[in-house]
Amino acid sequence: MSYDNPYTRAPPVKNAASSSLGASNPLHGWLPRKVYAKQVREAMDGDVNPFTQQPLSESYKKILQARKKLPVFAQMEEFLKMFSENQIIVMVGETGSGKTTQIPQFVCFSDLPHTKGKMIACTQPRRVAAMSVAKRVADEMDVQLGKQVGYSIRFEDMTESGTTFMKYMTDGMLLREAMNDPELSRYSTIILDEAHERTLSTDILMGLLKALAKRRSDLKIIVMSATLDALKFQKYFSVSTDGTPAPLFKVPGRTHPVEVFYTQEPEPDYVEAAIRTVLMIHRAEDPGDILLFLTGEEEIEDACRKIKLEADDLMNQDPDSVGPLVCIPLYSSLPPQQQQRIFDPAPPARTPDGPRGRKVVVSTNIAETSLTIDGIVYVVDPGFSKQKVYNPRIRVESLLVSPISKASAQQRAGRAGRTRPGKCFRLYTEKDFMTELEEQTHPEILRSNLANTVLELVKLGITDLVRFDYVDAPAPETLMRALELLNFLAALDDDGKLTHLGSIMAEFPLDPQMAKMLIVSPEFRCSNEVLTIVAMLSVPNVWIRPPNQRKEADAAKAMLTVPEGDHLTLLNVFNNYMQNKHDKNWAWNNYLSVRALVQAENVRSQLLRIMERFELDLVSTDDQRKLYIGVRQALCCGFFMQVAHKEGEKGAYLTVKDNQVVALHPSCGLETQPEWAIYHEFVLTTKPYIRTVTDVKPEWLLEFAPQYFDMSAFPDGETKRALVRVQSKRARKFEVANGNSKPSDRPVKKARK
DNA sequence: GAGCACTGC
Repeated sequence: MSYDNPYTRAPPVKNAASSSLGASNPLHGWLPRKVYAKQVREAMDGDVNPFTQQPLSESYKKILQARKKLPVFAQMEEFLKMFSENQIIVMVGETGSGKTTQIPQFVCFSDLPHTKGKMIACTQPRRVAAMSVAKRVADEMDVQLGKQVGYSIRFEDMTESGTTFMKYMTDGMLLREAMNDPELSRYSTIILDEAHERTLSTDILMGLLKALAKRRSDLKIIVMSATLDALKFQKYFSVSTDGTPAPLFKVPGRTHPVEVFYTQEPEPDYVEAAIRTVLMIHRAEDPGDILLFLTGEEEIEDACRKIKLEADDLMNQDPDSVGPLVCIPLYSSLPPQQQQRIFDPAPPARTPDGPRGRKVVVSTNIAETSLTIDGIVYVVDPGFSKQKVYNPRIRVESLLVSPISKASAQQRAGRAGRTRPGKCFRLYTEKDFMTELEEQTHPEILRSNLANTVLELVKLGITDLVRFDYVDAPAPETLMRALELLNFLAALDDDGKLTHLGSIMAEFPLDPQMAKMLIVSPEFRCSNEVLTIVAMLSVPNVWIRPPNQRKEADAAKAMLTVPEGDHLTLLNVFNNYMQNKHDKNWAWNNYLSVRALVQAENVRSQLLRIMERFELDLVSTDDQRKLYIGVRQALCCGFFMQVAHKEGEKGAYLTVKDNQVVALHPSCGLETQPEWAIYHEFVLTTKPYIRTVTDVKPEWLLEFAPQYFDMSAFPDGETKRALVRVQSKRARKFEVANGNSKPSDRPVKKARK
C-alpha cells in the first residue's frame, strides 16, 4: 500500500446489515472511504451480494468477467486511493473506458452510502442515458432496477426511498432537487458525468457544488469529462487558495484508430461535396457503413434523395463492382420507429457473388452525442451544425448554421472507430481546422436566454448573480435582460429579491412567462384552458405536414383553427384529441402528432399536480366567449413583453419597444391581421417572423402590465401614439362612468372593455 | 407562404 493504513485512522462505522448478519456480510468491518481494491475485488468475487446478502447469480458472475476487462477496472486501486484522499476529483475517460458504469460502483464500495442513509448521484445530460445506464448497473450489481440502484428523470422516479443508494438522474433533475434542498443532504457523493457537454444544468450544478463543497466537508464530488476540458475543470475546482488544480484521474479508452483526411481546397457547397464523398466511398472503399453529418431535416431529406438517385445510377452502370446503397435519415423529430432504421443491417448483395451492400446514415448532431450506431467505419464531416445563439439586445434566440468546434470534429471522427479502424473525411482544409475552428463549442450558458436559469438561481439562494462563480460567466447584458423580465413579471422585486409569486413560478418547469400566465389564470376563470395551452406550448410542434400531402394537412388544420388566435387553436386541438380518444386514427387523420399530444397530456398532469400543491384552482366557464377572452387576458399577463403592433395596411408588424420589423408566420391561423398581436416566439429564418400569435386588446396591455406600458418611459413612435390614444380614451370613459377612479385600480375581473 | 440542432425540468 502506498498510502497510510486506513484502519488506524477511524473507528468502523456501524453497518446496518452487519448487525444482524455479523461476519457473513462481505462488507463487515469496512470503513467508509477507507477501502482497498483488494477488499472490493474479494467482495465482488464472493458468493454473497454485499448489498443485499443474497447469493450472487450466474449472470452476475458472467458480467463480472466482462467488466474486469474494462480499462478502468485495472485502475481500481489508484481510484480508491484518490477518492479517499480528495474531496473533489476531475476524471477523464475516453469512450469505451467504462467510467460511467464502473466508477459509481467503485464509489459505492468505498463510500458505503447505505450504511449512513445517503445516496450516490450520477448525473447525465439525457434521460435515455440515465435510464439505460441505471439498468445496466443494476444488472452488474445483481439487484432489481429501482431497488438499490435506480434512476430519476422527469415523469419517472424509479427509486425506492430508504433502499436506493445508487441513483442515476438527469442533471436538470438534480438541479430541481437543489431548489428544495440546497445542501443536497441526501447525497454523500455526487458524480457529474459528461460535464464536457456543458449543458446549462451541468454548468449551474458545477457552480453550486463548488460552493457546497466548502460548506459540506463530508460531500465528495467527481466531475467526469472528455480530455480536452479536464484542465479547465481542474483549475475551476482548485482546492486551495494558491490555485493548485484539483487532482486528475485518467482512464484510457478502448477505441480503434481513425485516419483523418482533409480536402485540398475549401468546398463552396458542402452538401454537394458531402454527396460526392459518400458516393466516392461507396465506389472505392472497403465494406463498412457511412455516417454523414448535416445540419437539419430538410437538408438531410434532400441529400438522401440525391444520394439514392446517384447510387442507383452507379450500380446500374457498373453492377459488377458497385453494390446496393441504402440511405437512412436521422433527426430527432423523426418518429421513433423510423429512427430505429439506423440499426437495420446494410442491404445484402444483389447476386450471391455480387458486391456487398452498404448503409449510409445521414444525421444531425443527434448522432454526435445522443445516439451511437455500431458498425460505422466511415464518417463524412462537412464541419457545420445548427447552433442556438442568443442576442440579448433584441432578446431573441435563433438557430444558425455555424462551423463546429475542434472538439466536436474530434467527437464526430471518433464515431468511425467504435468497432474497427475507420476513416473520417473532413470537407474542409487542415489549415482551416487548425486556424478557423474554435477549440470548444461555446457552453450553452453563453448562448441562451437565461430568464429561467436566473429564476432558478435566485430560488437557490444565489443573491449576487453577477458574481456567482460560473465556469464561464454569461454576458452581463444577458443577466440584465433576465432580471428585467423577471422584475416586470413581478417574480423579483426591485431589489432583485424573490417575491412570493416568483417562488411559486420557480416550481413550475416552464418559462417564467408561461408560469406567470398559468398562475394568474384562475383569476380569469380559465385555468383549465390555460393549463392545456401551456402544456401544448411545452411540447414539440403537433402539426404534421408531409411534403406530398400539404394541401390535405392544411385543410385538416383549418378545420381545427380558432380565428382569434393560435393559442386558442392549440386548446381546441387538445380538447378534440381528448374527445376523440376512442378513435385511434383521429390524430393521424387530422395530420397531428400523437407523440406530441401524449406528451402534452403528461406535461399537463405534471403541471396540474404542481398547481394543486399551491392551491391554484382549476376553473372554467361554459360561456365560450368569456372563456376565450379570459385566456387572451391571461396571456397578456405573461407575455406582455412579446407584443407586435401592425403598422400600415401592408401587414408589417413592429415589435413593441424593440421596434423589430416582423411578419406573421405563414403557419399563423388568424382570420384577419389584428392591430395588436401577442406572440409566443420570434423566429429568425428566411426573415424575422412571429409564431403562435393571438389577437389582443391594447387596453388589456395597459391594464395588466402598467409598469411595462408606462407611457412616460416608452420609446416614441407610432406604437406609443396608438397606446396614448387608447389610454386617453379609457381615461375619459372611466371619468364619465366612475368619477375619478383610475383604470388600473379596478379589479381584474371587470377589466373587459 | 414556411420549418424543426439537441437536450432538460
